[in-house]
Amino acid sequence: MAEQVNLGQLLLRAFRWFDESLVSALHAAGWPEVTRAHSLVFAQLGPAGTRTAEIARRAGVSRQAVHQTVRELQQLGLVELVPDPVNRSAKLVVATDRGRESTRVALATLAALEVELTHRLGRRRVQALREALEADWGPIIDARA
Amino acid sequence: MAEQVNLGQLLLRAFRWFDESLVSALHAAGWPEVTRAHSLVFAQLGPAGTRTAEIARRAGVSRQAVHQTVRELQQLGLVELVPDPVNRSAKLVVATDRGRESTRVALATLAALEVELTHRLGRRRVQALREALEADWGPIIDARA
DNA sequence: CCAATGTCAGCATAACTGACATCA
DNA sequence: CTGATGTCAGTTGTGCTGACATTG
Repeated sequence: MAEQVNLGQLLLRAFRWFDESLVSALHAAGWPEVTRAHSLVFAQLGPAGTRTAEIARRAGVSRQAVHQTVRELQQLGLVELVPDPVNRSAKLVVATDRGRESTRVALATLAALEVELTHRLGRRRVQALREALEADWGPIIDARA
Repeated sequence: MAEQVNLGQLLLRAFRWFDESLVSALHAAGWPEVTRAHSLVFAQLGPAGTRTAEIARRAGVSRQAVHQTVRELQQLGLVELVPDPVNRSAKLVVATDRGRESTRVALATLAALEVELTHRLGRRRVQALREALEADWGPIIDARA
């Protein structure tokens, strides 16, 4: 019996390792209000701004969920909503200076975490991990089909 | 620039692939009430029963969170609570016959998902993924230290 | 008329902290 | 007395669906 722990559980454990380390580091760096959901939005933000619906599609969550998170980020002064010049019914979510600064800290932290993980696991394993995760896993297996 | 997507996001995406496929398959197999949290409890259940507090430690969540999930599973008839023979203040969570059957289906589904993933990504990548995830990542990096 | 977008409201899930009684 | 356990209560974070107005 080679398999005692399933891959899903292993993936969840690994995600939590990253997520908790990131939040801990951001809090220590003076960004106490940043949460997990916020980073999902920032990760999809283009330099010229991105629509709520587009963020939702890329992040794989509903328009409404993104809307709520964006509203929080707006109240924190991390993003602004500007009218889309090509479509009056749409708005673009753009990062403020503070928002860009928090993103910079988050990205630096994530890079540092990957370096630390490389120290712990070895370069070969981390590269193999990234390579497997970046591959195209294809659609969710939907048993209703 | 080799890094555009951070490892944390990749891990979350991979976890969701497994989780959503599993829930979809269980629903299709006639287990509509099974949720993500339930599998966290079952994954920690020993054959002779396990205490709530022990499940919580192994799953990395609070005693209270496990307590609530166990209560739901009890109402669904998937687990029972029996007094711990060696400690009158403790109880053991044990799976019922129905609980064991649902676990069997879940494990078979997870194995099938891993096989399907191997078809899509190749044996080498999936083995490397499992190997990296099974390694000891060490403690969360706590910036408050 | 139809599709996309943003928004409001209500709800479900899954975690948390605090508090307390029981028992080894 | 201390520590571990189970439990009750309240709260928070994050997502969902439904419904609706506006715009293209």
